[in-house]
Amino acid sequence: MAEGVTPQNEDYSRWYTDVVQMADMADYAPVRGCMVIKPYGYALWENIHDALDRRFKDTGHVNAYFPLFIPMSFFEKEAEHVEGFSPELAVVTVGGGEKLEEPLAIRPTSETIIGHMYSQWIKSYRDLPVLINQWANVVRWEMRTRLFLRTTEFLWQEGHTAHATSEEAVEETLRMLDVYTDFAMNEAAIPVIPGRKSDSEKFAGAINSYTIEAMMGDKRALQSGTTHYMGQNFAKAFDIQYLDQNNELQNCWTTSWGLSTRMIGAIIMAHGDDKGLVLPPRLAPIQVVIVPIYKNDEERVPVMEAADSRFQQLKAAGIRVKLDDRTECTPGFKFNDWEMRGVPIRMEVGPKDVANQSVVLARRDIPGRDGKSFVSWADLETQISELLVTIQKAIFDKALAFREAHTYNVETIEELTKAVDDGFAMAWWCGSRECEAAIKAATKSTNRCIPMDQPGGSGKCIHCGAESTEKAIFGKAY
RNA sequence: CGGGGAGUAGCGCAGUUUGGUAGCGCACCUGAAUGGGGUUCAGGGGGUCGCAGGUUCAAAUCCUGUCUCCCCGACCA
Repeated sequence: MAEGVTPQNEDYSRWYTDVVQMADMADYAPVRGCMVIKPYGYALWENIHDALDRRFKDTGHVNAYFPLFIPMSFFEKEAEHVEGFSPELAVVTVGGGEKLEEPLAIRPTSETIIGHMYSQWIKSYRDLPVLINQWANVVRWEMRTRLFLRTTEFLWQEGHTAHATSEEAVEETLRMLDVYTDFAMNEAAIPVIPGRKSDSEKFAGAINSYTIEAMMGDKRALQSGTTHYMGQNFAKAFDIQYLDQNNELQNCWTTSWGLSTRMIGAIIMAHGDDKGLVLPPRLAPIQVVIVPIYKNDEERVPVMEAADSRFQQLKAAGIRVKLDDRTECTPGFKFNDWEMRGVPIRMEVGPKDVANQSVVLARRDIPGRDGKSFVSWADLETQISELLVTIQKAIFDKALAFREAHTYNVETIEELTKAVDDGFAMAWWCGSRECEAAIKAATKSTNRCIPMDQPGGSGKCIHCGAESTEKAIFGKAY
């Protein structure tokens, strides 16, 4: 733990697990596939939570909470849903020492129980739309787990809405896709591709699923958030019905959408480097860390005084700042320590700086001298605020340039096979399951999505050659 | 779930082949010196070897079972 992480180009997977642990984000729990989210990782999640929650409320949603336990029979009401989720359910069969009459599933997602409640709450067109979100933990018994990316239990938010018309529900589904896109781009600084999932990749029980797909540092794809248009599938299965203006009974149209702690994995892999995390300023638990530098007590007093004043100055300006006053570590140690934790700006305050009434600022995203600047105390909060914005944009641009450099327009299966070894492949696709499956079998890559942003025109399906109007993105995914 | 690897101090490991009662580095504690890129020296604390059972005078070491983690595949947010 004393030295650095495994370099990315040596073993990306190990780099990832090293960073997660050494940056103090999470630790392994004594239960298979479960993790402990440590305070630093949780602080990042809280910022993700706040940034999303704000957006949900701005778009008219409210929060509520539904139970962890769901009667097993609920899963059997929607055919595709039960098929999709049964294999990964954790089920409680004993309570209080007694075998339960009906086993209880621990929620893998809450469409069923929320659908059940909606059927009781919704009576009239005047009750619609219902726009509820919940922040919760869910459990999916996955085969293989990875910290943040796929854990047995994870935290997320799941929005569940019910509408009077198909149009409204579709609109809601796309609106939330926009919300996720906006969040990913502007808060997490991850250039995501919003798109529609193919039939075989969509959510169990949905008519259409949408995703924001991101490219990680190893050029693999990560589905970072999803929204689903359920049509009337769940409304019919759970009797979510209302009386319209003509006193006629109608089924609702429902949606659901979720974004999980996986987003933390996305942030780590989209921006991180061999020195550790690189956090986007808008989400970083600590935006500026102050490292005081002194040789002896004589220097220590004025340096600490100046450092503390800077701390107060930034804090008053609403900047998330930390003063690293540990006496047992050398400055060099602290530099590496905070770089590992991805703090966007390091402020060095030493005797020379005190004499000049200035500080040294070092950017996490630009190593070495190039990322350093000298800033006077006077307008420090302004300079830092601007620098945080600059860094936010810089890491976004860097991630975008990386993705673009590793995205290929391909016209043959051979080209596609080659492309997915080095990123994303964009290809005309006829939309058939057969072609999708064939491509998957031939290239070991999957259809990530059909981007919302289409080039227009038409071309020949990369597999069957049929005239196609949409391009799809293929890649190797997490 | 299939294939491979591994569980010994907080972390990383040696010791296991040839059973004899546990060691190294880092971290931690104390002191001194140091301090603008992972300081140095000295002293010190901490484990009974993933867990359960078995063989034996004796088990980290041999046997059986079990749990967990990592890597690669099939499935998934």
